[in-house]
Amino acid sequence: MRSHQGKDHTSEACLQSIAAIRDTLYVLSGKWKLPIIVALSNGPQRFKDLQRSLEEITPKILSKELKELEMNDFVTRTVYATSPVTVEYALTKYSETLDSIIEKMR
Amino acid sequence: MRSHQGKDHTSEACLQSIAAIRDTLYVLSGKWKLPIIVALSNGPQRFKDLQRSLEEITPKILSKELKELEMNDFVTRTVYATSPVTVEYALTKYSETLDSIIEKMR
DNA sequence: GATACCAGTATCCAAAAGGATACTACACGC
DNA sequence: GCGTGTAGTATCCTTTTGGATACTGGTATC
Repeated sequence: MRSHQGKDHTSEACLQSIAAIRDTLYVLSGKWKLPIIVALSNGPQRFKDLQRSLEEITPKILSKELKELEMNDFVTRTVYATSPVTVEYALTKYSETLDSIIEKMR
Repeated sequence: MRSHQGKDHTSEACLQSIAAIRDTLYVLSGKWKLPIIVALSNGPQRFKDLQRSLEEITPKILSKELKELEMNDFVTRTVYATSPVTVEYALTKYSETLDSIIEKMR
């Protein structure tokens, strides 16, 4: 194979590209993923804090979205054994790869 | 966004950013929008050609997606008064703004 | 006149996404 | 033991999305 840049339109290369793009899209799509990422971009937050930042999100959905973001390595979940246990969610370093994409979209 | 931490977070600016991002996401999301754009990136195609390129897409869905892409100024629809009328779909110049985003995702 | 191609539309249906509401389980203060 | 706060889960429901199947109306071909 030749260079992977630009318009090397072998069908395998194309299919791979589409798969990669679809993966990225999958992570960003949905009503809440981006707002969550934005909310966390100001620093780590706990579950209840996020719920308050994103008014109107129900705990069930917040929970689901956070799990997915965690599985995709965009956020970390840390449990602290404080008085009432607190759980902190934070963006990972890997999530910074989204920044340039998000900036382009703006 | 993360680049201007702390100070620059007027809520209006943030909301605008999110709106812009959501619009972009809206255009790209869904199962077929990207494949259609990729298919058209090799040159204009007619309805039936697209249907064959994107095996398994039903005409109803292809029709709907094309309408949305047209409304968002990413494709043009041109009707030719040939023997059996042919309709050609092509990417617009504006759609090139997606290229850098798509490349980033890859 | 039957068949086939083109560009769709119409009707009905299944799966996925999103959400409202209520609940659990634990700890603290009073 | 009652109310408050934490981090969720469970159940049910609505909306959105995607799709299967069949059909229309036009032209051309056999």
